[in-house]
Amino acid sequence: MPSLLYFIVEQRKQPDLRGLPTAVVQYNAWKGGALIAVSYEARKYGVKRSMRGAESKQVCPQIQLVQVPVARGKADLSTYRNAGSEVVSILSRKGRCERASIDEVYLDLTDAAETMLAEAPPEILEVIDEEALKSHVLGLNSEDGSDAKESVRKWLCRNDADRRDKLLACGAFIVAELRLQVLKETEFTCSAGIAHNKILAKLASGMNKPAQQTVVPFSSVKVLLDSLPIKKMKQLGGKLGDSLQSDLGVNTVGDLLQFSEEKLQERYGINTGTWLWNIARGISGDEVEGRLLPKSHGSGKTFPGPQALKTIASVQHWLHELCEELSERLQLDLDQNKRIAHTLVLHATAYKVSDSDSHKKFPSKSCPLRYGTAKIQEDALSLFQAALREYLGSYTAKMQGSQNNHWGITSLSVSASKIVPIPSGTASITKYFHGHPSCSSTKQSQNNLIEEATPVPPSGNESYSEVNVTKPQIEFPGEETMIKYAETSSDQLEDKIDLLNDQNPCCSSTNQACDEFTQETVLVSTSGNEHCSGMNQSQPMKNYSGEESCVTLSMPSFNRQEQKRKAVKDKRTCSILRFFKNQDPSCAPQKLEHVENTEDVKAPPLSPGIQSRSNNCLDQNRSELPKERPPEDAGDSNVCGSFQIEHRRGGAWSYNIDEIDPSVIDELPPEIQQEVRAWIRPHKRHNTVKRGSSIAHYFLPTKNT
DNA sequence: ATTTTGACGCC
DNA sequence: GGCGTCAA
Repeated sequence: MPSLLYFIVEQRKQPDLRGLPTAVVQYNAWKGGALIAVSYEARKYGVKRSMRGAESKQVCPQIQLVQVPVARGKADLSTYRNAGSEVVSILSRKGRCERASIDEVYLDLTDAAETMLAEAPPEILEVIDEEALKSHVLGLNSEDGSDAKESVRKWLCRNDADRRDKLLACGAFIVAELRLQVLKETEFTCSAGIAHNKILAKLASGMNKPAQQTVVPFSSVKVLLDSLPIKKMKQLGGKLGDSLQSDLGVNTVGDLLQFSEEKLQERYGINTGTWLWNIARGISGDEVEGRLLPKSHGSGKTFPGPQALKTIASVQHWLHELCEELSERLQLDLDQNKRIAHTLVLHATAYKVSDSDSHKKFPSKSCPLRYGTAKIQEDALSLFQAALREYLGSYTAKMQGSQNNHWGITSLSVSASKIVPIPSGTASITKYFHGHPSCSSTKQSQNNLIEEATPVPPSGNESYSEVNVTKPQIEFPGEETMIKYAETSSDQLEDKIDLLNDQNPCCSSTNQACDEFTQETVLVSTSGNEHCSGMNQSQPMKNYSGEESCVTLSMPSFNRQEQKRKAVKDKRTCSILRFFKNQDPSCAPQKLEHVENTEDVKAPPLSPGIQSRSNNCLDQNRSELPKERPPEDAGDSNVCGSFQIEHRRGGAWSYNIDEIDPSVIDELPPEIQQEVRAWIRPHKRHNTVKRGSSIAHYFLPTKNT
């Protein structure tokens, strides 16, 4: 909603706007356009994002309205996307980075924080970063008259602090530096949250805006959540949050603590139930993903009220525009990132002024994506026509070419998904293109190859079910050496590939002890300029505020040294062979050793029999928690079939995956380490077993509607 | 007539 | 694959 990114981009483009009440509007023909970003100055006048341009003029006559660029008759958000990319490229320098939206980023800074703690911990710093001192530290009680910065400095540099908090302090320094880098290189500001997992970091990032950062020490989590309105938590702002309030009387996150995991699962399903139970305790196993690029591209437009499209010709016209934009973006992605999209999806909404089933949803349709603007346009139109026929059902018969009184299209969108990197191993595709005499440009040659290699979907009225059977096949003639694309070697792509290959060692552990798997998460989100905040007198002159990037820095505090130490200590039992072949419980020293810590931490949604580390836990909640999962929860009832490791009691190869010492993984052959880590990472449970089944009844909590 | 994106879960 | 939810 409050995407100040749009605003700060316009402000950078037009520096005269600085300090003035400003809003970014989309279109302006109807009541002055829709506001999609409002500066803090304008907010003071009561200008809200839901207003129309004309309305904002009423409450704030001097407001500056800046228009979103228009291309092909529709809003063109590319400048904002690009601005987001600028920021991502900076924020991704210090750790795993997940682009969560156009203006939000999560970072896992665990490694960087651990390195800093080992090599240059805050307590030995001679000069303390001024920006870090401006951090807000939740729960830090600065008595009256005390200097806020001084108490922050003390907190950041405490050398008797919990290790987890020390990591957070390091995170705060790193994030402060990153935010300064962003400011310096882009002129954008951002705000950030620094905590042990994504959900807490996200929460914190919104607490002090704009252009500030907020740290959530481990010890302040419970206090923070206890009184936090439930709907403030990410994912609970909608219907689920409503249901918690009205059905369970849960108004704060703390209220959730009264409900057992089973009760929550009963009501909301096995995955959501467990997720809620964990969230109540500030626990989240959600990993920072390591993805700098979007997973899909889309282009859409609404046609509200009288603008509704009533002829196939007008639909075709707009599909052409939308597909042209989509195609352009796909080509850019291909050139810059060497990625190919495989599926084209068409969405529309429509009204039908007819009889009975006038409420039927306009179905969405998909088909294999063929590159080339004309092909995308053609396929999108075919998809639309297939969907329209289905929508109209038997009612169809009549006119499809000219005006009709039966239906109107109120929104259209086309999107491209299943985007995958071009195989880069042998880079034969590059060689092929550059070696091909007819190829005048990289772009053209890529295009050719893809077009030739992708099956042509039917263009007529036939069903698309057949189309979907055929998968595009792209062949890569030749093997051997790679020849670089002339100008297109993309840092981002290389980063991505690195990230894909990167294994976070912490992910691999099944160890769930709080002490060992605390995560530190930092959330940076761009925000406010000097005029808005009024809090930081020493703000730099040029600075544009937005909710630019929500940087979550998540840091499992289980450092490698610690892992190694344990590995050595447990040498006797941590050989993989001993572990797998021996049923003696002493094979699971980690579990025994840390039972105190583990008992109260429930895993995020998991496969049966698999427990994962949690990203943090709250000691203070221990007494409220069940002492042990009931045996049936131990998970030998395996609903999730894809797992090869199972808990089989009594078998010669019986073992419980929760008992695997994480350090064991390191002893495996390198080529299978990654696979094993994937097995033991947290997994969602499938909710697919039919309710009526007696098996399901036996193994799964019954859902009371 | 709060637009235009985008991610993800469920079946 | 298609639909629904949630969010920026």
